[in-house]
Amino acid sequence: MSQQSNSQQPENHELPKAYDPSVIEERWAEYWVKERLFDVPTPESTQDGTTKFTILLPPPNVTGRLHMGHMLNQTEMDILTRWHRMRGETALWIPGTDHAGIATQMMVERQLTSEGTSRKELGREAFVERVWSWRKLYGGAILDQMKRLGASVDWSREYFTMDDRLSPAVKEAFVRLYEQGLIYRGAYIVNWDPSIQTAVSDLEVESEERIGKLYYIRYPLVGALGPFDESNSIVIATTRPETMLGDTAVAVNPNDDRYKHLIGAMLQLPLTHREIPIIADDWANPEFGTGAVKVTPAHDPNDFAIGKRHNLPNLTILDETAHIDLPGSPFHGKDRYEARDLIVSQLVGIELLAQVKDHPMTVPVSQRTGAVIEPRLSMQWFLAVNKIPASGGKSIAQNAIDAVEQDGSGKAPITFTPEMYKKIYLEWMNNLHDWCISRQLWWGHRIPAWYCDNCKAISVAQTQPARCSNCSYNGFTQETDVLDTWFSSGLLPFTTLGWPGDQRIESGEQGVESTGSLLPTPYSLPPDLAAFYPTSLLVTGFDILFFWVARMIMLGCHFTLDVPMPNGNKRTLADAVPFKEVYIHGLVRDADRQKMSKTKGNVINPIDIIERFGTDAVRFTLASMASPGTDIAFSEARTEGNRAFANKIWNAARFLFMNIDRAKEAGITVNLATLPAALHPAANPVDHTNPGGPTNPGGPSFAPFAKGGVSSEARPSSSEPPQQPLETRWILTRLSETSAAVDRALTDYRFDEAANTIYQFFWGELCDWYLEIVKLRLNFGENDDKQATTVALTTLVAVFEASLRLLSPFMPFITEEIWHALYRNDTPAKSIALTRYPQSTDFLADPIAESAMTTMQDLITTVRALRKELGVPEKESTPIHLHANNRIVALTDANQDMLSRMARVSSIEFASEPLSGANARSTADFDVAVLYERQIDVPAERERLTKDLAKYEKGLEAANRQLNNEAFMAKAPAHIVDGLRKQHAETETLYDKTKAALETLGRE
RNA sequence: AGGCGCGUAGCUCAGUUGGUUAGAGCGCUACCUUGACACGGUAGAGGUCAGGAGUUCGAGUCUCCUCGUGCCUACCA
Repeated sequence: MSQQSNSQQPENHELPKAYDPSVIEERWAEYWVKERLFDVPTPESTQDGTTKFTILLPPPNVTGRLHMGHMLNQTEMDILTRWHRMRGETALWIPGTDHAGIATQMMVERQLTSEGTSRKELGREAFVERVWSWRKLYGGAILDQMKRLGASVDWSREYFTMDDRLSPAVKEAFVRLYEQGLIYRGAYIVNWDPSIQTAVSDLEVESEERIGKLYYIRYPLVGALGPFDESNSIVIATTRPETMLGDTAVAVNPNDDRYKHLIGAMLQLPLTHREIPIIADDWANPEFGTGAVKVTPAHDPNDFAIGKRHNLPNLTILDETAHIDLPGSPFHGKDRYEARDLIVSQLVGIELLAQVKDHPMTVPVSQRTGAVIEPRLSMQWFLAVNKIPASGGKSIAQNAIDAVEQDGSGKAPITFTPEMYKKIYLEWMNNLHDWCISRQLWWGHRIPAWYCDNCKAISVAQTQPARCSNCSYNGFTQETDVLDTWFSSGLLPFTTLGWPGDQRIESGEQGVESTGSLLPTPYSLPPDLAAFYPTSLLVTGFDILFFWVARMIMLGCHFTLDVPMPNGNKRTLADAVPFKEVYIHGLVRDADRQKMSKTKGNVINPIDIIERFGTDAVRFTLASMASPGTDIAFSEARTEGNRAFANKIWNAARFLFMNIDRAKEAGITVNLATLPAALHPAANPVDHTNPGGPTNPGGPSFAPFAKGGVSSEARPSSSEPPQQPLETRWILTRLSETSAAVDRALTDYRFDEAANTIYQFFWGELCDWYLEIVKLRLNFGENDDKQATTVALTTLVAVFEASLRLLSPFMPFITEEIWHALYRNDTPAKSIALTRYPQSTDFLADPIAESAMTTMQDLITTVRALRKELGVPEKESTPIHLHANNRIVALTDANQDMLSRMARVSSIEFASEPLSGANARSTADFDVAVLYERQIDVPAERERLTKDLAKYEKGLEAANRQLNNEAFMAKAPAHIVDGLRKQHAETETLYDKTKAALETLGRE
């Protein structure tokens, strides 16, 4: 296979001395997009044998700019997608943007205002045209930012919620729901945003705590003359006096003795010429205010309900912009607050304002515009989520509830992580109200309903009908309302995959009623839907759990339950759910745990942070702090630390390349094709093209990794592979264990554990130990053993290369850069992202080597500490004495070179007697003394030993307490008791040794 | 008014069904410019796990209470 020209790669191994993300990241971001590396073709067959990992990007608003929340969300999705892809799965990540009705319309309207014109001046058609051209110019900004993050999405499948593919699907969904009797139109009280003049759903309303006023207003009985008191008037309490103009009754509780005698009487509504009745209704709470409540059915949802119960007229007194709409009245045309002041002052004038009190209250506010919501009676379209379809099937809501409850097998079709969100979801689902889906906007999916110009009958269909089914007239006017943006986003998991397909039913087609299905027969399943639905996972924030996640579950279950499975079988709920798992992440807050907000001025722009620290460092920071269920306090200090980590990786690579180059000069070349064998010399050649690895030889291949296979000269000639040095056997074991731990962590969405595990491995083990020790084996002199150097260098490169692959989902840029530099122009794949993810079985694990290495590390660390205490100059080597068992003596003897290099030991003398004294230290395994003349700081040493002694004493006491406790011995499991015994013995040894050391110190 | 979280080192956070002497990063102290790396190395200091009671052989982990703190849901005029 011919590789890309890679003109951007340097010809040699020279990496710049300092790591500078800005020069590498944009280059690779472009490369990934340009080479279409993450595009997934629609499989020829759903039986292509690969596991599918499908994930839908929560579409950012087309008006949006990338914020830290997006970055966290996308980093997590990218890590998972890259991980699944490298494990050999078909990983499909679908990107797109949302048309965002209100936000986009507002933005363009603001533009028009600044140009001195307006939406209404332009007219609907021209305005919509204008929004489209805005979108064409700026709508891609957020996706461009996403490219900068390295998101490995399939750009060939990019969607827009109003594009030509999705719009017909949205209409189709609406038509079907209408035909199923689940969408209805009616006049109800809705949340009205007077600023942008549309209805919004309950979810789009936030409540704000405010100190308002409670006005007590006296309504006189009809015919009564002042002065007024309890006998000839009634006092009501209200926070909104202006709405009294729309009152059509006053309600009292039927059991309220104060007012029983007044029920049925008529009141003269002040400031108007209207008379209204006093009615009895349970809703009136005798405890609140005066116990009498004014009833304004057209401007309050509770009052609307009362009005219905008592057949009261609905009197609308406010227009769409919340101005009084009562032609002829002195208040006509006044803004609601202006009217309130005016009405209050007039009531004072006629002495009907009894009292005004401060009153803490919650005010409903529009989430988008911040305007105070006006409950308003208006004609709207609703989705009846709780309604049981006539066919006898389940309601939309019930399907959505079943989808997350456990089925017979004990596993729910959809699982939530963290689990807690399932409860929150269910609580909401169980208290669902009908969803107001119409918006009085111009930007959005226009509702596919037509009103006959003759008889006003409604037709709902994809396209305008030819004739009215009621009166056969051929003139229609289309509904002017558009759909709630969330209606179309709620369909995305299947509309992006091709639902409903080419074939569509005609309204009223035969067979519909009989099967309960709205699909035509035969139905040709769209190939993407067959291959990728249901998707695997949804990653999102809590804030859109109800807005989006719940709606997708409802609509996904509803619309795909009658879509046959690829094999023709009937689909069950488990296959109708839009995704199998939901992972909810936290909020990204600032370093002080404050919510980021424009008003606080603490918003962190991801692009700024990326420019300062590099995408890889920011990604790694977010991942390493992303513990499920908790918010992230974004820390610059930590990002700095992770940039340092990237720099560390960079320099480790430079070390590697320096040695490869030196080796080349000495006539040694590393055969890169033999790397897999270096990682697992005992096994058959590891085929990197096989994601299943040695344990799964039947697995599919997906990347040309080991092009040449393992060359014969790399294989050990004898049947026994030569014993590798201790540090090699150890690092391979650690690599194996690290790979297993990372896989485990990612399976559980423990991004923090995965990131920290890799960090610890790469820095704390690979760099701090392996790289330092391996320097001993890299000898390029005339008389040095070239074969040994070749093996060591090949192993080093193999371990490092595997580590890069392990790290690459987290830090895709730097790993890509170094990986390409390593192979120069001959990479085995177009990207490290297309290679195999390291699996624990890829590496020869050797537990004996691991524990031996731990002993060596203990010894080295102890000697280093002693040297420091004794004041040995860094560069000076010193002899040591060692007292230990035979195993450790043999181990130390065999690894003298390691000891010499890592702890500057000039020679070792093995002592048969225990060692103590100021220049000695003990662990449970050994005593070691450093021979050095200089006197140590006796008081400091005594203090340290005394502290240690106290610690051991405490440990012994605790252990003894348990070991002498019969109940513990009887009930505790064996491994706990054994562990405690062992620990007790070790502590006892340490205690004795420390005590001896203290005594020796006392004599000196 | 209901519901859900959180409180662990100076700071930001891990701590998986209760199990041996509670971890990380940053910061701090001391020494080291050693041929990958000062965005570095080495060795250290630092915690009565908010407080109290209980269950248990055993509690940071489970239960209850108190204090502090954050969020969500709700039609109280």
